[in-house]
Amino acid sequence: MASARRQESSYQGLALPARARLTPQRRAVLDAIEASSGRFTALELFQRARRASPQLGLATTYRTLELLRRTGSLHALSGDGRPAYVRCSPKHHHHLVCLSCGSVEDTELCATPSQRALSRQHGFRAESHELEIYGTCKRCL
Amino acid sequence: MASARRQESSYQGLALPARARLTPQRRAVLDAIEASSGRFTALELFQRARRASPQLGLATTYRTLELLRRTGSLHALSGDGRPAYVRCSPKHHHHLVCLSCGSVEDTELCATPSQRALSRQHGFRAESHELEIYGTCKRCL
DNA sequence: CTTGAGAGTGAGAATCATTTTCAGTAGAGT
DNA sequence: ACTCTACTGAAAATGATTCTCACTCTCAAG
Repeated sequence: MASARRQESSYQGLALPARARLTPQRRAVLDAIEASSGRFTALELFQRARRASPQLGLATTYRTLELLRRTGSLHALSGDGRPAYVRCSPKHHHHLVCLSCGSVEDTELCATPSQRALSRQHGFRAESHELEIYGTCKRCL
Repeated sequence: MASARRQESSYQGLALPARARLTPQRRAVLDAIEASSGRFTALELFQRARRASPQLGLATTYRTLELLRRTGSLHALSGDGRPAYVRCSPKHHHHLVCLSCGSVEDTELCATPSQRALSRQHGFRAESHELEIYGTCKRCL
């Protein structure tokens, strides 16, 4: 069989866009994400990845984060003012943010106002939505 | 009757915290918000407010935005990467963000996964939530 | 092999939004 | 008048992120 058009590549369960190469630097960043739990900042990730790949640059870390964000493997949080990232599944999902420990968990639970109500009350046509639920996680309860 | 403990002061429908003075500079910022529609950045607001109060400083604009945010008269948006503010009512509400013109509208329509489901599936106790709905507004349709 | 195109790179400069610092001002309560 | 304290503008500082640049790497074609 002839090889098909190039697809997304995947490593550590994280997807890179088609045509993007899995270089040693990116591998280091992806490993660092794999080793992280919950939310992390770009700088934390950079410092961690740099242990495995000491010549790694901060710009490359940001470039890699952006690639992952585009494939939906990563979500950028900014609700609380402090920027951070969390790994997430590319499927439709929302976030449970723990106010006590700051951890973020994905949930497939979902609810939105009906299109009917949006249309009638606002003349608005919805295409997508994001929901963040704040509270206390299992571990902190 | 003796005067009660000092309350929130309000101007242009925007509330300042108790103990905060309504100075000419703040009044200029509040007027500028009143004259704005939809979302605006801190810098845009500063420039507009400065027309009425030319000696106004940028720091004061930020300080005023922060006060309003604390009373719930203002909401800081950051979902799309670009920081911006929208005026909003202190009541519980969510946002309809138009992908075409960028306008933001409040809605009282609301829906979330049930506490029962959150608890059963994640052991999570919800306290609050934020919902942003993206789509097309009445004017752009 | 060359070679050429384009993706990828690190370092550091540049940008952008925001916050802090500081020395001085303005008002409300005495 | 006096004294708190909130408030102020200007400028410096900060923090996160993006951009620029000159260079390298990979890979497929000749």
